[in-house]
Amino acid sequence: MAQQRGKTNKADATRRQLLDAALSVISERGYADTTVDRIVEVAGVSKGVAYYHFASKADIATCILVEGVGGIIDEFEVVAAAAPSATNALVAMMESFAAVIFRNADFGRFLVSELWRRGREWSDALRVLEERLLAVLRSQIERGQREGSIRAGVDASFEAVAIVGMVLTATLHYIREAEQRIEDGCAPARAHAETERAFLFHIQDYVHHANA
Amino acid sequence: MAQQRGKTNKADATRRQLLDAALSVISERGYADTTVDRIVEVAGVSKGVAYYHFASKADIATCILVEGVGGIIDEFEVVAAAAPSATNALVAMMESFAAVIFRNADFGRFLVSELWRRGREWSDALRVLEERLLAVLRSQIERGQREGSIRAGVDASFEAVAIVGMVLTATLHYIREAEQRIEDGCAPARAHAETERAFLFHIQDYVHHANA
Amino acid sequence: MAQQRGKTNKADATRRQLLDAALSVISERGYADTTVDRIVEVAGVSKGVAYYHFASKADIATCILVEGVGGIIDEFEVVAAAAPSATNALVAMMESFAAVIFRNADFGRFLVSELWRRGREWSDALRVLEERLLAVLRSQIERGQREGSIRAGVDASFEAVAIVGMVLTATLHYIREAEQRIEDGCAPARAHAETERAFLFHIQDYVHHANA
Amino acid sequence: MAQQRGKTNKADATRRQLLDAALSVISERGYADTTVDRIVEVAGVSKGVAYYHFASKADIATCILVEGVGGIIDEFEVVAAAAPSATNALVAMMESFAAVIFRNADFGRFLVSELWRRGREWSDALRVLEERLLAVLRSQIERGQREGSIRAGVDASFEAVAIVGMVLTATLHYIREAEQRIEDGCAPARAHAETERAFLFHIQDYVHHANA
DNA sequence: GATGAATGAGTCTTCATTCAT
DNA sequence: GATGAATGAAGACTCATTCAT
Repeated sequence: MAQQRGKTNKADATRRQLLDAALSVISERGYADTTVDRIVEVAGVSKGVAYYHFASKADIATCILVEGVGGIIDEFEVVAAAAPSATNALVAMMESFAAVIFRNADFGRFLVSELWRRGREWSDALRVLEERLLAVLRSQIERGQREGSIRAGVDASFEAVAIVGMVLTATLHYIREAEQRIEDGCAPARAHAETERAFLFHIQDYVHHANA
Repeated sequence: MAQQRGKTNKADATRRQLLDAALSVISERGYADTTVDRIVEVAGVSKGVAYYHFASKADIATCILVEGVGGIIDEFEVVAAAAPSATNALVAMMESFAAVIFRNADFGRFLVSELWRRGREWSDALRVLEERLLAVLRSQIERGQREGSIRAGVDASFEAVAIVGMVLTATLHYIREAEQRIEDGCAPARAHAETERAFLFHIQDYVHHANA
Repeated sequence: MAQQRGKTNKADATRRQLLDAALSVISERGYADTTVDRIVEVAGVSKGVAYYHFASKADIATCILVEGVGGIIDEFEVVAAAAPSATNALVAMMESFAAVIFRNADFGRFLVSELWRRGREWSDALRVLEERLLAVLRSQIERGQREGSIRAGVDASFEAVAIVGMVLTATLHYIREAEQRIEDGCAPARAHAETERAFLFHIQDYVHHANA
Repeated sequence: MAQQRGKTNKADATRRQLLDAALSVISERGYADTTVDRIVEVAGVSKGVAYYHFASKADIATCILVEGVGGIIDEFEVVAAAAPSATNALVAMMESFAAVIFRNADFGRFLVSELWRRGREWSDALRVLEERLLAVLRSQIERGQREGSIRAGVDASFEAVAIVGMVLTATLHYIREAEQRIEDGCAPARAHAETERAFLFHIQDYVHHANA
């Protein structure tokens, strides 16, 4: 994966532009249907720079995935370290996870579509990140069991995966419904925010009862 | 989508061969990286027949998805109609869903990667099927609330999506782990069946508590 | 290297057209400056067929080289087997070699430019062929030494290489001079044939004395 | 072609570094597959300086060829002027020619691959140099005929070309064999020097007899 | 003098689809 | 019904060259 070298701000800015453009284009039609031509068009740069900053189209996608999931993990770890209780930590992590997806549905869709794909250049990198993300969740669930807020019968390993699956799937579902409503003119654009609040309430309630 | 014509058994067999070959190839490298050349090679037929049985490459994929999800829905409806209680129905549906994925991980991976993609030829068809699948789940959850086995606080709409997300994600995760263990030689091939049993116990326990 | 399958005459004809077009284009500007676009344009076929019949641009070049040098070797072997004496065989081989180059200067130029290049896809194949060609020459020189027509002091290995180098270099030189004269209008087009005769006389005289 | 400006030693050193790097890279993969990026990387300078010292990539190659062949011609002329007899001169020139190639096989390979190529930027320059080189050889052969050491039947024009072809081809062949032996561990690195001595003996013997 | 980011035309290659046999 | 040769549009990637800093 292309490394960012702190050389110039200009170069970094170009790199960022390409990454942003790529994510938006990829989420629009998927990685395979995304052309480098389109990415550089959206980024407003020439095709050559794309290959000056990244080794390949796959390298761009890998950077997006790694930086994106890496950011989520970083926040998970910060949240976990700061939370007064495991329950608190889990709630905060789910909120933070959902917030990232809500704010960047493009990234969420890309992530889901790639999470189980095999044979991609980034498959290995992604699996490592996934494991790290699950590990943070697992450790908080186990902490909750030690603290007594989560019943012993829960399988930490299972719940970690289940939470990721629920949040990802349900968030994308809710986003699609909200987008549909806005598109149909049945709801104002702020419906998005309301959907997010309602969704967060549901999932926290669900996990709370499952753990009790 | 190409209709199956009951004409000959030969034709049906060829059609089935193509569909199976396509699914296996698609799950290996994704729809976009799958070539018609490769499909017919795996199916052991000439390229001409593929276009005799299907209108296009997308048509093949659509058939796989529609027939696959359609089968799941059909079973859901049968199970729901036969179940003595909502709780019973939900458990049976989750079991049946997971069983399909366990038995055909290729299909599961393809489904997940396409579920949220927009702009595909089959996107609309898939969304309709998804809605039908969710509707069956929702109706059983609501029945459970009427029967008193599911607490009123549960949002049926949310739980339906959450269950689909959990089952899909967790099943694929467990399958990958089992595959990894078998690959590494750390476990015998029957580890698959044991994994499935353990997984089913976890998810039923989890949903049971979340609903109680 | 793409294998020719005797399936259809049509397909074989297309393959041959591509090979001929490729040789003519390659000899015009060299392999690297030859585009597949230009080859198919000259061949009068679509770009797709080129890749249906050959694996790559390099594959086309390899076929030209292998078939071309292979043809020379075949003729060498026939000539060597039929010649009443080693001297006779050597003369006939030099004539046959020079004739191929005179008749197809394009091929000669391509061969010389690739003979010493390393790291090409066809480098290994070419080296094997070169060794076979040298072996035929060597065996006739050694036969001449046994027959007493070639002095013992001659190093067969060296002379084989020397003959190839002389014939190749001198032939191309003479061709260029003849082309130049025709281009300048200083000589009629038949100058080519006269040049070939004069050249053959010189080289045979030279080798004859060197061996005596 | 870029002129060397006696300005600074620094500039000259950079120029030389670029030329050496270019020759080594070109001989490795050919002119067309050589990138300016790779040249400056090997030379250890930035891309800007390359274009400060040379007008273009072709300019670099032209300089290598012109300076290389020019050096050979210069030495030929010095040798020819100093030699007591034509035979002496020819021997010395062949030795000097072979020595250059032995010491710089990269240059030899580049020269051979470009000698017959048409349409290159340096094609004309190269042809002029070739003609000058052949002229020196021819004049010594004719001198030998006047001195009586070379039989009248020899065609000076032909022998000049033949010698160039033989030396170039045979030298490169011997170098490759020596490199192969060293690579295979079948011979020590000094095998190179021995090969050169044996080769020189063979070619001088061959030409001597051809001329007698 | 020196740097390296940026350009964009040009190449090879792929592949869904068609159709003559 | 079946085959496989042919099509051509489209896409990833390269690289000589320029130029602002």
